[in-house]
Amino acid sequence: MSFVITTPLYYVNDKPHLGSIYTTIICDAIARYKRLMGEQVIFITGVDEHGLKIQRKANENSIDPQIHCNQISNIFTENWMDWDITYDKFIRTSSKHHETVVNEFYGRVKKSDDIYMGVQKGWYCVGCEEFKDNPENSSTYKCPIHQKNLEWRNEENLFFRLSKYQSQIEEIINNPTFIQPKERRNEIINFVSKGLKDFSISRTNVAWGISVPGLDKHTFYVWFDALLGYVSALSLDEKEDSLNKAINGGWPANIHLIGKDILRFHAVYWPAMLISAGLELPKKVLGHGFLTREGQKMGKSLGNVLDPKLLLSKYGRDPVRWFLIKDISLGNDGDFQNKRFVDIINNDLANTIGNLLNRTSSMSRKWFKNKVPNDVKTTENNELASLSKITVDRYINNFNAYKLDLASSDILNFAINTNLYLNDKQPWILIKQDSNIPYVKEIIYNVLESTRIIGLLLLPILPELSAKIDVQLGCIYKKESPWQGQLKWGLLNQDSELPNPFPIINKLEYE
RNA sequence: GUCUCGGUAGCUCAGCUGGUUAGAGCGGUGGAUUCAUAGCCCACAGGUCGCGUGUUCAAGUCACGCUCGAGACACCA
Repeated sequence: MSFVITTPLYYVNDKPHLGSIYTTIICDAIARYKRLMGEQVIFITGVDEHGLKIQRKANENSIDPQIHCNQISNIFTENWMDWDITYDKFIRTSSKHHETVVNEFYGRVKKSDDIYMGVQKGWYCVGCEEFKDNPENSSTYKCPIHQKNLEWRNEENLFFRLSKYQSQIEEIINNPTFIQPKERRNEIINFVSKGLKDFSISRTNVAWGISVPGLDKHTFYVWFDALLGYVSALSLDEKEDSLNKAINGGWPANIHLIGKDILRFHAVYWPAMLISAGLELPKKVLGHGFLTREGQKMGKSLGNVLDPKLLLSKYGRDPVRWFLIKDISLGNDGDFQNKRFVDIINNDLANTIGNLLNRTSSMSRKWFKNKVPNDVKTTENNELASLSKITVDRYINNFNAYKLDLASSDILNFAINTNLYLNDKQPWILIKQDSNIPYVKEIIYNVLESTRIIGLLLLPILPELSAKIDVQLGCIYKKESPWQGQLKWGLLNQDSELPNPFPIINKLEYE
C-alpha cells in the first residue's frame, strides 16, 4: 500500500506564485514525514496546461501553445528544484500519456450512461470568457470586472450527470474526515443539499485541449481533464499508457491538498466522476486557506504580490518553510508580515533551537575534550527523557492529523524546555567542583540527546537545518535505519567527537 | 438578499461540555546570569473578552437582537 499525496495541478498561465509554493511545501513536508515513517510515498504534482486562457496567452506572444506550456512547465520544475521539493511524479496535462487516460476515463463514464449532449445557455461575459449566473436583470447587468454588457450564448456542450449522484455524494461528504477543515465541510454540505445540477465537461470554442473522441469540435473542459492528472500521474513510468496501469500504480489518493477555492470540484465533482468510472475515492480532501500580505490580499492589480523567488534568495528555504508551516494553521488563511517573519525565524530557529545546540555543544567540548561525555549511565529516568517521549508522541499524532503547525510547536516547546532544564541545572556552576563531574556529564548528555531528537523531528519540516544539527552532533543520523526507531532516548554515542559549532542559521534583520 | 464562520492584551491567536484573581507566543520595559548566536532565564500588560438584552446561584463560554469583518450561495485551473 502506498501513500499518495497530491498538490493541485497548477495552471500554466503564469509562473508559480507564493500560494503554489505554500501548497507544495506543505505536501513536501507531509511526503517527507510519511517516507520517514516507512511508508511508500507517491507525491504527485504537475501542471494543467489546457484552456482558452493559455491559447490566448500563446497567441499574444505569437507562439504555439505547446511551446508556451513547455516554457512555464520548465519554470515550475525548476522552482521545485530550487525549493528542494521531493515530488515523485510531475504530470503535464498536455502529455500524450495523460490524454490516453482521459479518453479511457471518458469511455468508462460514457458507458455508465452519465454523458449526454446538452446546451449551455446563459449570459456570457466576453472579457471574462465566462458564463455569469445572474438570472434577474441580465439584460442591463454589467460584468463588474469588465463593465460590459453580457451576451446571451447558446452553446452545445457535453454534460456529466452529476445530479444522479446526489445521495451518494451526500453520504461521502457526511463522513467527517473526508473534507477538512470542518468549516468548509459545512459549506459543501450546504451546497450539496440544495441539489446538484449536471455540469458541462466540454467546450466547442477551445482548440487547445484534449479532443473528445468522436466529436471533432469538442475539447474537454478543465474538470474532465485536469483532475484526471492525479490518476494519469500514477502510470507515468509505464511504457504503455492505460487507465488500468494508472489505477494499479497506487490509486486512490490518500489526500488531495488544495486551495479552498477549488474545494468543491475536488469534494463533489471529482468523487462523482470517480464513482461513475468505477474508481475508488480519495481518502481526504484538505482545502487550505489563502495567504495575505501585511493584512491585504495579494494581487497583481494591487501590486503587492510577494515573489517567492525573492523570498528564497533573501531568506533561504528553511526559514520560509518554517514560517509557512509553523505560523499558519493549515486550513486557515495566513498573513505574511515581514516583521513577524523576521521575529519568528530569529526567535524560534536562531535563539531557541540554534542557540540551544550551540551552548550545549560548547559546554561539552570545553569540559569533555571536544566530545560527548563518556561514562554516563543513560537512564530514561530524567525529566528530559520523559519530555522527549511525550513530545515525540504528540508530534506524531499531530503530523498524522495534518496539524503541521502544532507538530512544529511541539518541537519548539521541547527546545524551550531543554533550555529551561539547562538554566535550572546550571552545569557551568556545578563544573567548578570536581566531585560534580559525573552529574555534569549526565546533564550535558541529556541536553545533547534532546538536541539530537529535536534535529530528527525537524527533518521533514526543515531538512537543511536538521542536517546542520546532525553535522554538529557528529553525523549520527543513520539514513538506512528507521527514523522512528532513532527517536528513542539514549542513542547518542558517548565519547564521540563533536565538531566545532557554527550557527545553524543566521539572524535576519528588519527591512 | 439567504446561509456559515469570526470579532479576547500593541500584534497573532488559545480558551472543551457555563463556575476560583481571563491565558500563550511575539513586540515593549525592568532584573538575574554567563555555557551560548546581546543569547537563555525571571518579573512586568491594570485587556468594558465587538455592542445590547435575556436565561442562570454563576457567561468570554448558552439564547435573541444589533454592529463590524471574512467566506459560501455551480462551471471562479
